[in-house]
Amino acid sequence: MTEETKSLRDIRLDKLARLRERGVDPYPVASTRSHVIRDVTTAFDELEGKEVAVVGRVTALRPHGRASFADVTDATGKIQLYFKSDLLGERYELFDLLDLGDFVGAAGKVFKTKTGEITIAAEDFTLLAKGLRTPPVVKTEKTEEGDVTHDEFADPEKRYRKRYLDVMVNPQARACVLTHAEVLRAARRFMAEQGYAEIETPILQPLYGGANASPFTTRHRDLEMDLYLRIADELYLKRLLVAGLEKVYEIGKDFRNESIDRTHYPEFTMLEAYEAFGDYRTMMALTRGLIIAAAEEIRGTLKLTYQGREVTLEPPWARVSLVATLNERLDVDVLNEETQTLSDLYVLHYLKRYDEPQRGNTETNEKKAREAMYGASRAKVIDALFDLLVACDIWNPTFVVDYPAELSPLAKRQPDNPALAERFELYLCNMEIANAFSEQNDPAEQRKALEAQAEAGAAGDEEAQQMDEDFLEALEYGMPPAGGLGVGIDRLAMILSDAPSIREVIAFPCIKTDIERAVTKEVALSELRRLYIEIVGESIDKDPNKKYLEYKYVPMLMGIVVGVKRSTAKGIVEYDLRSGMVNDPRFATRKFNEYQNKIRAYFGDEFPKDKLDHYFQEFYIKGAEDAAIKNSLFEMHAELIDILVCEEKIRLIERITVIGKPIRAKTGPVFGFGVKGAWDIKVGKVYFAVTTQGRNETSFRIFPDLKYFDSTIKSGTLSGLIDFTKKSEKLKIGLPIERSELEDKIIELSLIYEPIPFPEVPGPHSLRKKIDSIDITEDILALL
RNA sequence: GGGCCAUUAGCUCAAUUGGCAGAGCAACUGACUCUUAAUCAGUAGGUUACAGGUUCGAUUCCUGUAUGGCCCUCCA
Repeated sequence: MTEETKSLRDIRLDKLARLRERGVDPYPVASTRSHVIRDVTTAFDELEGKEVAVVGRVTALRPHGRASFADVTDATGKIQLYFKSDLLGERYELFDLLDLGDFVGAAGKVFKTKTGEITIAAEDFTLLAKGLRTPPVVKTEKTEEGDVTHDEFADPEKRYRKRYLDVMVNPQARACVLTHAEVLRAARRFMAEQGYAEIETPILQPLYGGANASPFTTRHRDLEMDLYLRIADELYLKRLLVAGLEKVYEIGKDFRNESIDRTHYPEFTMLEAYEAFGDYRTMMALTRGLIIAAAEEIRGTLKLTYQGREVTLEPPWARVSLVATLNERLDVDVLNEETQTLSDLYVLHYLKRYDEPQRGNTETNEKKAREAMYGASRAKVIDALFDLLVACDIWNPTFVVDYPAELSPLAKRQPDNPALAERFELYLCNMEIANAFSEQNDPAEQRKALEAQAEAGAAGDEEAQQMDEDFLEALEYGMPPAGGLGVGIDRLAMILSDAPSIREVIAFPCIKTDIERAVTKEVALSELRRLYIEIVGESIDKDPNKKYLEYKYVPMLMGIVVGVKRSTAKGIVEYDLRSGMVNDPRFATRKFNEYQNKIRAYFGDEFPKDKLDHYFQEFYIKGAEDAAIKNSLFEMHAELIDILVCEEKIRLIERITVIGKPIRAKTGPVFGFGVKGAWDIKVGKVYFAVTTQGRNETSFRIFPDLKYFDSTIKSGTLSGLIDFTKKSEKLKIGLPIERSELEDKIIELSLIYEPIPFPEVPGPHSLRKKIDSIDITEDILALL
């Protein structure tokens, strides 16, 4: 929190206290409202001169001595209040204690001002909720050319981070969130009218299926099993068709562990519907009916504008054949052409489309395009070609049919062309909105298709579908022929609210949290020793009103732990070298000689003596100057050794970052630090140990994904291991600490990086058990 | 995974070839009984995201990091 917001908030806290002194309850339980604001403005002719009571938030204040104006806004609209000392008497003084953002209730007669503004002359007004923070001030100027907005709350990061402010002050943001709700309502109403039953199927699933995507995984503690967050509802809804239900649907969140962009979000809302005795043509009619019903209900028209471009939903909707369109565009027979030729065509057209350097079309991207295509199956290349050449230019609603069967393992094949699936995707405004099949109900065919997926998975396709024996068994009891449909609700909401990004229609889009936003410092290769941060305490610096948290590094290194410093906020210093305590400088000097020998033993005589001397001089002298703080010659020695060993041993590591300064937290008194390595490590492992002592608990987390290490310890050491055998990872460790707790905290963090391959890739569960049994001390000693 | 851009007061934005970090709104004090981006006078508000480098001197130039945005890739 900055000083600025503090003082603004303090001013408001003062006002709060003054209100209480006057006997005003700033947070009363009840409020009186006779009209919502829109009803007052629309029915002005009837209400003029009559008394009304409205409630809302103060969105503008215009004081004029002993008569003042305020704008009050509720969910329906905005109205002006007129406060006049003649009418209010003593209560007029309370106007001075009002701030932007407060909720108030006001009662009085409706009238029009000289300038024609519909206004309520307050004869009574009540504070309903005092705001302690100033909302962003956005003003709208009425001009001849229309309204001009000033000081718009527009920074995308701030908008997403504080979405409640965004929705508070930006009408467009509010509209997007509400449109999403209206789409849900319209969809439910429409599906109910069609006779569909809304079912809730599991979100936590032992196997994921129904789409090709990477899942999120989680763990059920008591069952001791890994579970997946669903990527689709499909396989469970189809089981209900087996059960004899005929029209089922579900609206729910699906989760796909993939990147975020304008049209993709890892947690998104999907409507899936299955109708027994239907097929994908049935689903076409259903899709069109659903979307038209939603548009008519929400927008009242089928002629829309999306991102400045007109789009019409009026039937008939176009239908294009994927294969035929490509054949025509490319002048080949895609289903029989050599895959290599198709790949070449892809790269050719890719370069054609993205030939401007501004669009990030670098040589590497070209290479990647080539590599991706040259390894891919014909079906995938066909699909990529279609996306590149056709799909991304479709604007008005268009059903795309004739998908390669290979891309649709859960769909039936076309009877007269088994290479193609009974499937469509609906494209609208360059987006894929819906996907539907005639569902595969032949257990043998389904098994074959899933086996092919399993093979692809085994060959490294991370998005291949899993073999679901239970689903196949269910199919063997007989599933009626059926049509199935999936509709992206968020994307539909985008189009209906003219939102440029899917995140606009999601109420609270994900954004990195504060603890991970800790101020960071990069440590150069030569500074790798500094991997341990000590909180020294608060200091007063120049300005007595400002406090800074002081911290300093304790010598550590990657590869070998030289010494671990233990220190409290009071400044007690001692060293534990795993070989005894050191607190005597003379002893430290002796220790240094020992380490010197050790270095020579380690590196042989190749290690240049002048380099050693240089480091020694530099750090000795620096250390002497800085002695009052560092208070230990030995520390210099430790740093020296760190450098010597690090530079030689840690060549594999490109760089490492230490996170260590107090967060400039705007949300609360949190201190965080962590260590983050941006290492290009393909194999290897990192040991870590965190020790805390103190009265209060310390919650402790390792980022990004190592949930097994997310725990709370009161006192003691938690150690573990992170392996980098699967892929290069970033390591972050965060310790959120309340500022008030700093005084009694002792925290140590040790890290050792060992760049050797892991013998096996243990599953998450076995990894956890392994970690429990690790004795980190032995590993440290082994390295020494 | 890659490219480009951005980050300065609570909000929106300035700052000349590298030379004292500024304005409007919001806040505070004062004036004002029909204003509406109210107005007028004054006051206060900054580790220029973070770290390092170059320089007599860095918001400005260089390097790195963080966060965010757009695009490519991926997400069939």
